[in-house]
Amino acid sequence: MASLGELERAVMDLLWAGHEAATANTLRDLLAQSTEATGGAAGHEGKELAVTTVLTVLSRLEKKGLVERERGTRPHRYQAVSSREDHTAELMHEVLGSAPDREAVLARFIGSVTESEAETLRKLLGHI
Amino acid sequence: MASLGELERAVMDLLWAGHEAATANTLRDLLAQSTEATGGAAGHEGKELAVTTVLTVLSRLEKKGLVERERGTRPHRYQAVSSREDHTAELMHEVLGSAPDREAVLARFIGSVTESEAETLRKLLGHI
DNA sequence: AGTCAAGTTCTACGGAACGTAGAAAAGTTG
DNA sequence: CAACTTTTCTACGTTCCGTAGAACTTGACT
Repeated sequence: MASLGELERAVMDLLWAGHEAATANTLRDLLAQSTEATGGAAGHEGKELAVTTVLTVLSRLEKKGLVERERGTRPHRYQAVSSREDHTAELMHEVLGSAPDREAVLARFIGSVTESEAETLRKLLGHI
Repeated sequence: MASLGELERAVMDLLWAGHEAATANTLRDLLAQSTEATGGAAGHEGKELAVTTVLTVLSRLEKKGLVERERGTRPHRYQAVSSREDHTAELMHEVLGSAPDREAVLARFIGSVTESEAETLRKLLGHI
């Protein structure tokens, strides 16, 4: 139950954008951001979505454990449970986890990483 | 279009099992293996699937680019396009690739790897 | 050559996930 | 209370996947 649809991902992107800032977004915030011409690398933007559409998606994301909703405040506030980086790293572990030969997979994985990333990894591994 | 269903994965497991041996399997081979009491860690085994079911799955896997089929020989022969390890590593790259901050993801990823795997990684990174 | 059995293709149905959203209920504000 | 906003409920269409029957193709055997 890890994969996201296109719209779900778009919404997560919005939430992730404000994750550091501990900015819990209201629905209105999200709609505003999504309509905003952000310079537009996004891809899903451009359409005017119905309010309920976004709410439905938020509910589904909540059920999946990716979004937390503050039900206390009146316009509810939504936020990503974990940062995009944490979530992605977790996903990578999920993918890796299902393999019988983890080390062989890692070997191939490392084989196609950029040099700068390899450097980062060396540094990180040193500290363990 | 990367995710597999339960049966699709089971079939891939069979194909991957013989990938090294360059053994291109016929449908019959696969059915035999799937029914075989392999010691049974599998999970999907036990049911008697219709022949056409497996064929359908093979076709879908072919469309997804995971399986190659030799149409020349009469009982067609099926084989995984890449090894399980390669495929998994590729998946990991796909997951990682979608992140804006790859290095941050890697940092978190490394943070939760077993010590023996960390050791493996150090070795691999040294050789680059 | 004619029949039989195995292999393959086509078509299809039911269930789940997802995009999408209307109708209605609940709550807020003036 | 009336008007507006937010949330909940329900639902429909599409695509993916498990599952498989019907029918066509082809090699084998008599």
